Amino acid sequence: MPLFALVDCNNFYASCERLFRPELKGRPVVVLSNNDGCVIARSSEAKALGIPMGAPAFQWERQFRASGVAVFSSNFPLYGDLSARIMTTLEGLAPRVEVYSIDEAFLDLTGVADPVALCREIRERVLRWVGIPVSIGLARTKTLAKLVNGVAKKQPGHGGVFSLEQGRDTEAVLGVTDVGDVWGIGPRHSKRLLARGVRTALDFVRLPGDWVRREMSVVGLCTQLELAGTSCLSLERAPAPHKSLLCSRTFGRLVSEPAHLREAVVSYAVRAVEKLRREGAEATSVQVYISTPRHRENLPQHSGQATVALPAATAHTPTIIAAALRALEQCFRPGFEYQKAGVMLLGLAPARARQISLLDLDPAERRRQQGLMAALDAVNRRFGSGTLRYAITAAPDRPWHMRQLRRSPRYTTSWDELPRVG
DNA sequence: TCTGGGGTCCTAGGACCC
DNA sequence: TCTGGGGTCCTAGGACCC
Repeated sequence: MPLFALVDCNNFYASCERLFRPELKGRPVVVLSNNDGCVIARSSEAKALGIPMGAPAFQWERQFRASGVAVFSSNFPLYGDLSARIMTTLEGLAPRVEVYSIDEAFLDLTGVADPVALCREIRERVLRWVGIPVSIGLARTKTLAKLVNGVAKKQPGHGGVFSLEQGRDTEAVLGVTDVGDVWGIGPRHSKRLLARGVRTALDFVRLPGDWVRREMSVVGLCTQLELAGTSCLSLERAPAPHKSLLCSRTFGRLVSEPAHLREAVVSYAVRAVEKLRREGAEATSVQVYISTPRHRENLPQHSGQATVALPAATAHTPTIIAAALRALEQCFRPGFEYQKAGVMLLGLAPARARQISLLDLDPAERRRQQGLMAALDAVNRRFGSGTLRYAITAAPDRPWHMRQLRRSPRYTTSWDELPRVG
């Protein structure tokens, strides 16, 4: 019988911010998305104030001030670093670990003699070594482990660990879980299920399988089986290589100048190719999309998207920039105020196993390009990203630049911003 | 009156996740 | 004034081939 644990950090980004500011203990903390747009993480005190996930920050400013909420811009280098420390800690304690997201990991505890005791130890050690509180759910399938992780989190009596295997009544737990809270059942399906009178996870398990298969595809069927205790999802120890890779941003202010739009697209393309090379991969096509604001009906709306195929797989930044600019030209329409742009690299494949193309560069030129990119990456790794950059992206004070007024210091990833003691 | 069958590949759209 | 960013998978339909 398989046994899975899901380790999930509590209010991860908010906990990270609090870690270096002990005076925030007990105070409500929220973390905002890029551009300080909306709330993407809340401490338990902030949740208790009724601040919802995704709340637009500007609508809540007054409440933030009135209730003494500590507000932070997002600081992903900090969160990524703390996440890596947590995952390393888990790997030291559990036999098989799947890093599922920045703040979650599945463990395969099949055959472990006392899994609950191990989970308690894991929880304690992560808290002591890294300082971030986690909750752990234990069950026969990933979907059930995820579900009871919610129980571990919401009911403090369990001390942060809840096991469905300790003679618990599975039906009782499913019966008090909203169908929309099940992992794999999103807002669309949950609305349709509610319309059929399916309110809880238990109602969902009891639906005829062929209906689920027809209406929710094999994905829905897998969720149903997993809730019933049949494991369909296994532990994925090595992350699958990416098939696509995206860099997109909402602009600090609206952009109508084509030249500014080009700068933004180039800078996103540069970042995307950097990620591509870090993965040791190459792309075969480049997609660009641009759009006007979604939430303002009084402005003329336009969103466009275009894909340009590359003659051969590459991770050469200038080649990708040229393709991205061509794609931008294809989807740009003048006379609109744009709010967002993105560059997606598609058809990713490892650089060392590449398809030979008739349109390939001659090998000497290809080596020259690879050498140039390697040198560029080495300099930026050594002296900080952006040390060597493309002139077109470097202009100061552009409307597309991100707003981040409340970023915390990069305590763990920047020498200049280390916390001071004493 | 009557218009094959089967396979592959690509794309767009929809759904989900954190 | 002001609403994030980065992914995956499934399905249906069309193009194309023999």
